[in-house]
Amino acid sequence: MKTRKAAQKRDKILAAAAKVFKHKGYAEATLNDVALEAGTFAGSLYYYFASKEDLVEEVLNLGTSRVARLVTEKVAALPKTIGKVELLSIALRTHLALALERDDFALAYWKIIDQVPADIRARHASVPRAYGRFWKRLIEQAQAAGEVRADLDARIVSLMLLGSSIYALNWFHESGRYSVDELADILLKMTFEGISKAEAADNIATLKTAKSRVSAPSRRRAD
Amino acid sequence: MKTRKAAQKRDKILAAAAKVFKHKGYAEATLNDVALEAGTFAGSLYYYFASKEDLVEEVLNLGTSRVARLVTEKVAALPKTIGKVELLSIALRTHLALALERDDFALAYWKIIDQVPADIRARHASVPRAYGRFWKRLIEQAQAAGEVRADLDARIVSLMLLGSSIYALNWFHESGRYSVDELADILLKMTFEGISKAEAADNIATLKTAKSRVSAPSRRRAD
DNA sequence: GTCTATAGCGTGATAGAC
DNA sequence: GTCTATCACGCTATAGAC
Repeated sequence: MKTRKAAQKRDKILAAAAKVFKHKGYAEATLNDVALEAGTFAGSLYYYFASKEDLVEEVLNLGTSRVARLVTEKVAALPKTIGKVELLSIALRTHLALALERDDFALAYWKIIDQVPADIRARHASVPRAYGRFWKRLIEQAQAAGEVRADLDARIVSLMLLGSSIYALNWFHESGRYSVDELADILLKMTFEGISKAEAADNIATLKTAKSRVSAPSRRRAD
Repeated sequence: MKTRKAAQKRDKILAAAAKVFKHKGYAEATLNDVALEAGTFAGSLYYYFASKEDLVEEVLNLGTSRVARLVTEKVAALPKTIGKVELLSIALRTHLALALERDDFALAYWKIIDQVPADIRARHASVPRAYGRFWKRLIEQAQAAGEVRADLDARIVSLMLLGSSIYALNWFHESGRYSVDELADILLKMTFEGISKAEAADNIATLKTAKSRVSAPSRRRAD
């Protein structure tokens, strides 16, 4: 009895914390805010969590592990015979869909991960790191299969891809023009095919010229 | 006399604030931290700034206006005859170089922009918005010139590109394998040419199949 | 113009009633 | 197990010495 109901309330507090952290950030969110959102009182939280730091740590864990787990499982469940490019596409689409579905825990994660005390962040780093390696491996395997060009560093490519998705959290809500799925279409086309017009592909030779034109950035501060 | 020296100290305080905000965030950074870094005392700051909010607002402005101004100027100074793709390349390379040069003000901006009170963020939004429009216009012009494919939404493309660059702030320091310029090379190749191996380009047809395989994301929370 | 003392407030956390 | 009262602390901001 006791454990069952207590666990429910614990979950309720965690959900409330995610919601509050999501739009106030870590420092600005008070335990009173969380308690009100959860329908209880600040002092009562201490029966379920030892400290604010413990609470936020659990929110962080829920925020990352879910996306990482679901994407990983999805990929693992695909038939072995599937093409590597198709596999990458599915993974990217799944990731984007999960990242943008506006889950309080995932959103809270991106809002506060850079705000929590350094030791918490360090202790929590393993999940995102493993997820990053998972993406790097997907790219490497596609390269090994000869389906993705091998002259680009797999780690950089994976980080650029994830970066685009993550930043989308900041602007996606502004525009009702595209669904998550349409957004994924654009990102996939852009990623695999590039943005150059095919006929103008020889223009790419000019990239080298472009490079030489950039001088070292001025160190002068804005005045 | 008075104004000259006072202005110098003001600048010193701003630089100190950028440095402190950069690695403590907004709420966690105290005026005492800033004062110590600037070689003065917390109370003294109030001779130069009316409040902590005023101080952070000026740091934010310095953080964005510099990158936006330098990239915009660089592009404006290019010969009119230059190809649109080359122009885009130069802009992207300049942006990346500035964003990653680890200027305290720019880094502080990305660290704290999501932490400051909403009214400050709203008041400060004009510079980033104008910069976003600038990028969208670059893409649109390249599309109009027939150098970039026109079937991708210019706004989305520009946001994806900026997203990759911004996220690079989070991981670029970890790896000494590439210089900023080499990173820009990879991003440019990826962006313009795509990551598919040319010979495997017909695999792109499978993207449609990939799409249909993704079921709606489960709403179940991690347990 | 710059520093010191301190007011005033809100926070995380605790102790103990019930 | 849950709520209430309260402590101790650190913060922004101010007032006034010099």
